[in-house]
Amino acid sequence: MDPKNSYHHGDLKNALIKAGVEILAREGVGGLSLRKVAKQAGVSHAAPYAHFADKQALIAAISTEGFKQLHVQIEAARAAYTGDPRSLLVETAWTYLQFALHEPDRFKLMFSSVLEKEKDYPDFVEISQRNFRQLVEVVETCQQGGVLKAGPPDLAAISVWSTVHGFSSLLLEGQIPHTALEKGNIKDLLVFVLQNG
Amino acid sequence: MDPKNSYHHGDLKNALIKAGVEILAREGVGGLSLRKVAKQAGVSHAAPYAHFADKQALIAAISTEGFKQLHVQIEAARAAYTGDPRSLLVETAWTYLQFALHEPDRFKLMFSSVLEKEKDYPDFVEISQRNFRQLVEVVETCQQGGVLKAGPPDLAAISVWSTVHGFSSLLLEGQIPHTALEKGNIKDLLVFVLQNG
DNA sequence: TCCGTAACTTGACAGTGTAAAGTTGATGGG
DNA sequence: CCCATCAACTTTACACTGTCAAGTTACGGA
Repeated sequence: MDPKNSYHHGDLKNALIKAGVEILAREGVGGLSLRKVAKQAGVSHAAPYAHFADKQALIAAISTEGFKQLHVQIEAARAAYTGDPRSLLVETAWTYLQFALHEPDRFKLMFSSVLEKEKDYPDFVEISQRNFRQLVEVVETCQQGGVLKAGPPDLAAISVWSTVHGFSSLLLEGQIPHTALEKGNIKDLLVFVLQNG
Repeated sequence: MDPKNSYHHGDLKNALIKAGVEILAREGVGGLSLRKVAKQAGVSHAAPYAHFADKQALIAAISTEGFKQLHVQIEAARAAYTGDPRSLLVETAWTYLQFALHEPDRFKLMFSSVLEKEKDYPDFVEISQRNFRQLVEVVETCQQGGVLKAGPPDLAAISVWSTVHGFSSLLLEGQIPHTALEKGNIKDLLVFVLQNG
């Protein structure tokens, strides 16, 4: 029963994803190699090929995992701030930004990895779409609460997402000037960025 | 005088950057290797080390080049639309987005490459700051023209930049749902995203 | 003219992704 | 219960990568 003790690892696929996430946190995107992932999972360097077609596929799986977690965290924020659209918008954005700040290299991987994903990684696409739907719902709530102006919810969602994602990305890349960061804490800056436009 | 004919290449540094840009356009970020760059420039695989400390340094140079070109293009838009703040904002953003769409892999490289840049690549930092100052000036013009609400120009610039950069990034990563893209052309969508918030 | 030195080449090495072939061990049919 | 099958894993191999060290070339100044 215990997957750890069985020789045929039992759950190597998930173990590889987990190892990948850890290496990502420890050594960054540049340090993520298939062979290191395999070693950390305690298998030979070619073992991953039993579960992933290639490195891209593993990266897609790690990204997909990340999107799932992000979905859960945003869902929690949603539950906590239902009935308060103003806070809902801010806290959803803040959850997104915190995810980026907490696991910067995974965040980078999630948004700069796979090409031709549409074709090859249906899980990835499905989760992406689910997360976008979640955002659209948040935006609709905000529109009904008068926090966001009326209009096509999907376009409004793209607008909000662009702003929050752009801010997160620029922050991670160190492109936001320190002069701006010194003026207050990051969350305040996020709120400012969010309500401007 | 002709650098091409001299054995000591004469301008290898720039030739390497140019080769890098071409490979980037042809094969993407994943296809960019020091050895390919060297071969395309017609030198041996270790020749780049006479001009760049390592691959990161070459990437930094390619990015810096890109920021310079972006600066020039935005300056052109600025000159063309002075006195029309509404168009100035839109056309500046559109120039940025066009740059991303036209050279997607260089754009990705520019915003997801070097870490610890502050320390190591003063040129990169300087150009980044210059481009940010340029954006702040555009924003100030727009504020004076009543197109953007009053407030600290640097924070307003971060706000606008976040939105445009986020939209560009999400578009390149294929994260913008096709349903939204089918509703109109990309520039219209950009304008919508820009004036929402 | 010659010589120092920067620009380049050659050769080497460890690490990478990935394919092919061999090995192991869980599993279900007789 | 035994054995054949087959997926999960290992081993071996190869081309390619970044980078270093040692050698070679030829430009510019003394």
